[in-house]
Amino acid sequence: MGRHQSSAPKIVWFRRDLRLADHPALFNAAQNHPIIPVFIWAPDEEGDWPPGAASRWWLHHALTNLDKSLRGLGSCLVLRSGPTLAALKALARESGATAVYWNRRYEPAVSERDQRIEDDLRANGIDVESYNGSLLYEPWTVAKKAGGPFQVFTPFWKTCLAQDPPAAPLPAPHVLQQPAIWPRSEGLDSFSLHAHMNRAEGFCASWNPGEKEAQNQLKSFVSKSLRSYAEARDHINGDGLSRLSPHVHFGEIGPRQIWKAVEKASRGQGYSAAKDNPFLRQLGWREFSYHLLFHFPHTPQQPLRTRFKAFPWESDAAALTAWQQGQTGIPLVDAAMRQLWCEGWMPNRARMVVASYLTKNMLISWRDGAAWFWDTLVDADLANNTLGWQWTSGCGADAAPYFRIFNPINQAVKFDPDGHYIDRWIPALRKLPLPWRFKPWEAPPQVLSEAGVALGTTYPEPWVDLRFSRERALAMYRQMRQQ
DNA sequence: TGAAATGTTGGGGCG
DNA sequence: ACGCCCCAACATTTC
Repeated sequence: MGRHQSSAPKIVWFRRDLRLADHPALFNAAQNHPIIPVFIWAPDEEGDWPPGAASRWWLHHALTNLDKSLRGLGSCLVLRSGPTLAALKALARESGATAVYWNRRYEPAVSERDQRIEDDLRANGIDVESYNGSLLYEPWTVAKKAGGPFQVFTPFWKTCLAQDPPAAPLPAPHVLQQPAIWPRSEGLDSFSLHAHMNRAEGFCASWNPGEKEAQNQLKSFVSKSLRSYAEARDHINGDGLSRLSPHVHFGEIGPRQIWKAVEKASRGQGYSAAKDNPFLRQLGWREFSYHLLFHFPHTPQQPLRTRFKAFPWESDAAALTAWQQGQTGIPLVDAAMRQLWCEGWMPNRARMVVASYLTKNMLISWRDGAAWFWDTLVDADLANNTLGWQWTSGCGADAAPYFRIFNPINQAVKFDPDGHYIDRWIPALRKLPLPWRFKPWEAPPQVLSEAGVALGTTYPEPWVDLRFSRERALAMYRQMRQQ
């Protein structure tokens, strides 16, 4: 196996796969060929969903990191701005590359664009190869027996698990051959991913983007928390969660690597790792969300259940702002929304609670919630975000029934029993003793004053009465159902 | 991957 | 000892 220094280089186009290990496009392109790793910043090619502010912050650091790792292998990351097709053609022209390799993406606007790029490159004599780097089961490989895509999670996941298990992850290349001519790279700062980002302090304290940290996170989660995940995953203030979501979104770690790590750790634990593992089941929900987004490409803007198209959502800008800023007067909701602002993340349990509050208690459209999450979450992911919001508001596949409305007080009692989560994010309520910290508006006046709480001043009154708004939502949803 | 209303049961206090 | 009431603790039903 000699090194064919004379052979033409191949372009490896990095997208949502900012890693070196288990990267099929990189692995295959680098077999006996010089490669040119490339990232192209073209946010306006992502339809209605260019990366939000939190995502851009992450991306900035992820790209810095990927470049560093590539340099460790004698290569580097070439950065360019879009339009993507023009950039790829220019890179090929400048470097003499004869092929472009990438791992597939599945968002409707992006996969259409990718198809156009592929057709055009081929027509211009440039070879294109694409691979599956991001999913365990690509959307077109799973279907109901009678044909057609799944719309219910459990049979979907069952069908996936009945297939051959995912392939073993690929190793990272040990060394990368350099091309004879390196195309010039733009500076990362020219993308302005950081511009106007005023939350960087909290983000830096919470996250370390990059492949290495993703691996560390996975290892430590598997060794410390995997065993207790089934219970811990609902404990809103615990440290039993994997916090892998942004790493997975940007492809700093792939699902095959996670699968393998979980399987290895569960071996000899007395149950079949994949089928019954609650953590892999969460990965299954991610697979399901990509399945749905692929087969129902309109769902980021339109409810899957058409009945919901005419639902009369409130357009109450002040209520939406209160929710966004963590000023609803409901401690659990406000704590979660403040964590979201500060860290760009919140636990899944908290996401369900705040989403239920927005769409059912406030009757504000799931699309307004999805848009806010899109801009503020470091793990904002079109498939997961769409499924999550449609699921909670009841208009999606396998959705929560319309009458399932979370009571944020009960949720706090169950999943933050010590009130530590509320403590952490709402300092104004710290001195309020326990049952009242979940529902300060019911606390006796003397208890409030002793705790230094002045409702309406140091902490808001509830935006809506929980019981009233619950009944209102039930009535409206029921009415829609009958029409 | 609910919550609240309603129904049932069983133990203890009490006349 | 017995019936009655109260009420927690569950279970079931309904939205």
